[in-house]
Amino acid sequence: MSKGLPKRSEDYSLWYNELVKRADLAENSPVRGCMVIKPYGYSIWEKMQAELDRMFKETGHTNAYFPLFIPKSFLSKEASHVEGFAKECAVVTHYRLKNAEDGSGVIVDPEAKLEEELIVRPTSETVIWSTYKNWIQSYRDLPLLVNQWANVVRWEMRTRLFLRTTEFLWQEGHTAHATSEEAMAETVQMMNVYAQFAEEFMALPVVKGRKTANERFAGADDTLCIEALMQDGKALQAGTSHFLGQNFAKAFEVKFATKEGGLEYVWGTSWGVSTRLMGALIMAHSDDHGLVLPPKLAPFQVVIVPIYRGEEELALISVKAKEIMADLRKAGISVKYDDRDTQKPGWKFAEYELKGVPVRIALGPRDLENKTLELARRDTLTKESFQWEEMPIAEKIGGLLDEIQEGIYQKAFDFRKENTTEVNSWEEFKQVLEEKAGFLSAHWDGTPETEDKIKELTKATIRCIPLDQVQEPGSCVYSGKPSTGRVLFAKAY
RNA sequence: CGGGGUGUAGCGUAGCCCGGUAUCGCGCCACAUUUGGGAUGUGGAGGUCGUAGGUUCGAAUCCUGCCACCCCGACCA
Repeated sequence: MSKGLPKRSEDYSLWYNELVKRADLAENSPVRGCMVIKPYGYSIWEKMQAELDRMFKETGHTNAYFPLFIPKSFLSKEASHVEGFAKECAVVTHYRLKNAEDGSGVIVDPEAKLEEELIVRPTSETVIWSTYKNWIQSYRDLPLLVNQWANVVRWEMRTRLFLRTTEFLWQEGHTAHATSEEAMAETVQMMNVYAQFAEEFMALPVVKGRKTANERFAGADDTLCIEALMQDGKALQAGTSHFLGQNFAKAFEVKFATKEGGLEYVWGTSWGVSTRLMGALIMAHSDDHGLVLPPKLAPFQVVIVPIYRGEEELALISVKAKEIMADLRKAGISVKYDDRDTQKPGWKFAEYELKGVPVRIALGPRDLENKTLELARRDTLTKESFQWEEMPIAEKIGGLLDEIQEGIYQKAFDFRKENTTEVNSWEEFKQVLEEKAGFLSAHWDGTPETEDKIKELTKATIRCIPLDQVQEPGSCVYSGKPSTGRVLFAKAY
């Protein structure tokens, strides 16, 4: 039991905040709405980045980097884009400070006002498409498949560590294509990459779907997404992939010469996932003892805690521990040996539970004598005694890590299944949302008006129209008008 | 941005109403004994009381501005 970690059942929100801080993932910074990602948290993000980056490259993308600042005039070139972002932009107006005359420190130098203000990027479509104009002349220049790892700023009213911060880290892919079909195929492909990453590495089951017009990205013709369900029954948008049509090509005059000698606007996509995935990872699996990490993303997968009395005993145990470490590392398993003499074993056990280390090995004099190890699983909190001779240690641990990865995925999957409810009447809709939450699968008449009304009345939004939606006749849960299939509603982060 | 609340040592807090030496626990440092589920004892260090002003002989305490955080709303790809 971790000392004082709030329980999920009592205050989910507080539990989340405390967990993020106590597990050394991140903390609030002196800057409003901005967080410091601590080394332990950042190394999880680095693992995510590494896998995603590999997947992007496997699908033919290359990385590039565009400026942090965007001239104000760029943003307004795509009408719905600027409308969506204008209210949350940080703006640079001056380029110099000077000493205050009263000696009170530095002030903004009024002489140094910028001719044109610069926006700190909330996303990079505009600056990238203005660049693409120069890069694309012919169908031979297409497709253009670029990704950028960057930080962006969105001036949100209320922030929460990882889930919504003023500045956040993300990747944004921006591609240009000769045909609508090809751009749409790219949009679908990247949504699938995100889904695969979420399920395979984060052990997070996701629903692939399409956003309604209301929820669509500002400047997109179509937005695909992956949606995940958190333990408190709220949905979290984990990644989006946008079909931009020719909107940005038209706004920035990006045309290409076709094979047939014509001149046409380019088709675009953009897609992104952010440090919000960290929030999803934390909330999806963790418990009242602390973090539960999927082995594939844990900064280290195994920790060895020696149990000893005195230097001599530690020396003996260390010999065996180092042998185990070498075996594990050879098998590609990351391991930390915590032989600090400053904390007792019980303290370390609790600490690594809080930090979500998937497997813990305790090794003491008793084990040396009996040729055993104590293996503890973080996900189930169960312990077993393992005989050295039973099988090679790396094989045993490797199997355990696979089981844990699979186990926490299955647990999250079962949770989602249990918390996805088909509802068929307005009364039922309200009751289930109130008492059970989770995803509500319901018929919808397809109009933004109904969607808005439901949001206003219940705070639930349409998370997505699932791609595997079954075509079935029905009547809208709110308006009673005809519908052709169910969509997923939920309260969302 | 509107309503409510909170800021006191690294963390959690008492004191504030009724102005006068800043409280306690955890953590930290030293030493000793300890080490198979968050050790014990003894000694010690650590404070611009969020911040800037004001009132006062004197402000953690009263007043004002500002900042940050939490809750509710609005906002939120």
